[in-house]
Amino acid sequence: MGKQMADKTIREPLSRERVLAAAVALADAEGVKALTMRRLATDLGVEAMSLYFYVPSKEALLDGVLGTVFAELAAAAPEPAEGEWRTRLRRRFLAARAVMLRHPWAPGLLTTRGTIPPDVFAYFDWIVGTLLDAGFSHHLAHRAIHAFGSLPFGFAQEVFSPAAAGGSLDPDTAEADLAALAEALPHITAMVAHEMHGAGDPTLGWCDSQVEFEFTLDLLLDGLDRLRARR
Amino acid sequence: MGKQMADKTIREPLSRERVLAAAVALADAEGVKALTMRRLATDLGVEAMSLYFYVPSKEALLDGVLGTVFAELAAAAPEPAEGEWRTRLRRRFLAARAVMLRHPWAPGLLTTRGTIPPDVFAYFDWIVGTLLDAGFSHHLAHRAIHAFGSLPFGFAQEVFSPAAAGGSLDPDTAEADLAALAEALPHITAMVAHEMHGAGDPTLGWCDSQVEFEFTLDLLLDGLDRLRARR
DNA sequence: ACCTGAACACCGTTCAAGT
DNA sequence: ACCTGAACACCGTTCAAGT
Repeated sequence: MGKQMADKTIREPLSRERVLAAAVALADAEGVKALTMRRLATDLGVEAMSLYFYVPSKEALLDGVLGTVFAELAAAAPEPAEGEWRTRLRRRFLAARAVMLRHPWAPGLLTTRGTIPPDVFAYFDWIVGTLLDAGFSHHLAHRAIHAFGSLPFGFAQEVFSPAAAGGSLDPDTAEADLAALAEALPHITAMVAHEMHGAGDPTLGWCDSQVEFEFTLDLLLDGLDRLRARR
Repeated sequence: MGKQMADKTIREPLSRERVLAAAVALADAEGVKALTMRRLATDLGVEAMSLYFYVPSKEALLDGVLGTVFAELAAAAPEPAEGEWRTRLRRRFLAARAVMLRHPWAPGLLTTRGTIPPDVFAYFDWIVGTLLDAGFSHHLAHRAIHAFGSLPFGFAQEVFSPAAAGGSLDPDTAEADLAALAEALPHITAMVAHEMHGAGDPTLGWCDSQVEFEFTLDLLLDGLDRLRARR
């Protein structure tokens, strides 16, 4: 996929933007682990050391990559500025989620690197402003920011994804494995059984992360709204 | 700190447990980035290749490291099995937080690696069981698990930590910088100003993450309790 | 069974050199 | 100004060899 980029028929001049865009594309296609200076260079039809002309180091490259993702996030939210505060926040968080789904590696990279892209501050300032407009005290707005966690970025750090859970079930021993699983984890097994309405394989597809994202978001918004009204 | 470990005066035989314990200690002391096969080996007073006798690969080493952290988490929660469901969950989540504070690198490692330590499943089964006992439907228990996010592990993925925010303020230009900041981020600046009761430097210490962790946790527990009662 | 030494492929990065 | 080649220090890992 990135191979055609090495095509030198035209070879327009490199630029920081092109480097970062290629880096994002590479991470999207093959994961952030494949994003290496040498590999990125060959994708761009250039030698590895040329990249250092546009990026001081790999760490800076990663920061730049995160920066472009959040620029994308800012661009994806045209901000109608109309409607209730809850729907405004909701709309924007869901827009962020759409962006993150295109860059599944971004959350992990964000938590790994300590740095925060500059656009994020403006984003949070908008969130705080929206809360204050809605009658939140500064104190409650502060609490709300923390409570939101990573929801403003469109991802809930759910560690218990079904993909990571029962990913490797040997078809031969699956039945015995499931029986052992039911014994070791009775409550989870019962819960999964209840939640699987309709036919579907047991390991995948019983979680609709979109629905659950919105549930969590609404749960928090409801709770905050209740605290806001109570004073 | 790990240097003394290279002392070969006694040199009791290596073992998988010792290797993993040394790896955790190294990550605690110098971060997960310093945890390299070669460095870990010298800490243990041994050659790098010897580690492969106890661990098949570095990826497996990292998984093992996560495993020991979560074993620690399981051991830290003696589970009195008494009290209301909310206090039981609260107690356990806060115990998890105490463990994670000792291993600040663990959350990032957990999200980076796709794998989930086996102990985690039993842990979540206990959570689900506690919810079901309290009268939660299977459906709501499922939603709750997702809503909790990474709170059961004792960390909220708060991206907006003040440390990462204003970490590098040049003392010479701090005043001008703060003025520019106030213009660019008016709402956040106002919020910080309101939240800083008492004297303290502007960049640090205005967030008490313990308090905010508990606030978020209670907010979720309250919301879930309300949904539970409503049927 | 447990540990080592040399070697391989792959990193990020420096530096002098090309155009 | 932009790009390259060779080189350095550092990875994870293999493999034959030591005890």
